[in-house]
Amino acid sequence: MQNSLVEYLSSKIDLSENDKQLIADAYQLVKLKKKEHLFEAGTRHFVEAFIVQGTMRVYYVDSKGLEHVLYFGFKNWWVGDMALYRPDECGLLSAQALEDTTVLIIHPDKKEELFAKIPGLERFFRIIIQRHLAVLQKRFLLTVSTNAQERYEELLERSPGIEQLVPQHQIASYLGILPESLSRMKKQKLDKRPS
Amino acid sequence: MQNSLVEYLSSKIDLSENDKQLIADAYQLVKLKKKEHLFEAGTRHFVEAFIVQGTMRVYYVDSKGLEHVLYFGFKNWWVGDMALYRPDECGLLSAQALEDTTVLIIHPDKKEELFAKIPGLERFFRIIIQRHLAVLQKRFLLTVSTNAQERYEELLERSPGIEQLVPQHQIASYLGILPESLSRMKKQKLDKRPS
DNA sequence: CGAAAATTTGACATGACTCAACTGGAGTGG
DNA sequence: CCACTCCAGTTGAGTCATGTCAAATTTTCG
Repeated sequence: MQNSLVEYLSSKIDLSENDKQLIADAYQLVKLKKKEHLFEAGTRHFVEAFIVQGTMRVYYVDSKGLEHVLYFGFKNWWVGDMALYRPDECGLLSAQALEDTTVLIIHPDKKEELFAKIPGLERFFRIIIQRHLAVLQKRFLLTVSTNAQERYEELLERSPGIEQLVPQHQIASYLGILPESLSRMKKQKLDKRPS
Repeated sequence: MQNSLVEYLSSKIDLSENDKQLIADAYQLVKLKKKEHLFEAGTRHFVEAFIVQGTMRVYYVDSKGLEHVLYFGFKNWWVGDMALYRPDECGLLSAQALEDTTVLIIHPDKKEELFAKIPGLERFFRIIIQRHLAVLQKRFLLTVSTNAQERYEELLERSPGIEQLVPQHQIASYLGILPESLSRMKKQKLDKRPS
């Protein structure tokens, strides 16, 4: 269903019927089983995927082998290693489906073709990059200025329902703490709330 | 001296003599005394400055009033709040000169004019944004995956001589620790190195 | 049902913070 | 050019958030 991407883009920029057809033809549907990877660190993956249905995590594996979730991707979000600028670069990030997930992807060359035909699109993707930068900057500043408890509360506020979509140890990884610590934090919170 | 900017840009993209003149005319020289601010959080500052001479710090003040250095700016670097996308947004960041510093700035409208006249320039600035994203992403991943000691060593390796340019408590702030902690770390390192 | 994975709980360790005192060097004004 | 002040940096003792390791329990899923 490339339709959901076309709908999403239509709500952001003006598209003629012809534009819509071009976009629908250029993108390719990929179905990922739970735990399957869309891309992995160390490989050339110039992938920018639109999530039609499902949930993903984008994460980094450090030199000690520990995983750190950089962000989650939900329905109608983009996932990718936005830090890559050339199609032949190897990235540091991996992306894995947290449930059966359907995404739309495009070949870099094809994307260039689309840009040439639909100028508004290039502008839009530039804004997406900048929004990623803004989000990452906020995330970084929050991380260095608050403790895990505060970050947890901020996350719940910003993404209500996330606990139904993402297992707890992945949330812990996103918060930068161990699953044990998150478990204890939640318990403390409950103890403080004698209804 | 807009020359240093023109030289810098010439080394990155093709510029005709006319282009160079346009750029030199569009940018404006600003001299900052030590401790003076180029922009401050909460104000509309769509500033992207090129450092001709000197050193700056870009930092965030959290809700408890503590400062956190996001990055330093040295000669021939760009400083700004790259997360801003509209000229009328208020930013979270502030930028201060760590010594007497000279920068070149441009009005957003004038920048648009330049982009219209020199298409290669727009492409270049897009790459700058993306490079900022890449740098920030690495910084974030390093921050969540290593301790202060490792981050300190990484910094010294990546920016040799930084200790001559930036006072120690600012380096501590960049590393996400208190000055006392950095002082102790350095002592430990010395104690371990009986020449 | 049974194995594997996720979560919880406990006891203990540790890196970094807090607060406070002290030292030394840089800048300022007389 | 000295005396004074101020700020950066150092050092110390005690605390706290989070990590570590290990075991028990619950949930998930084939």
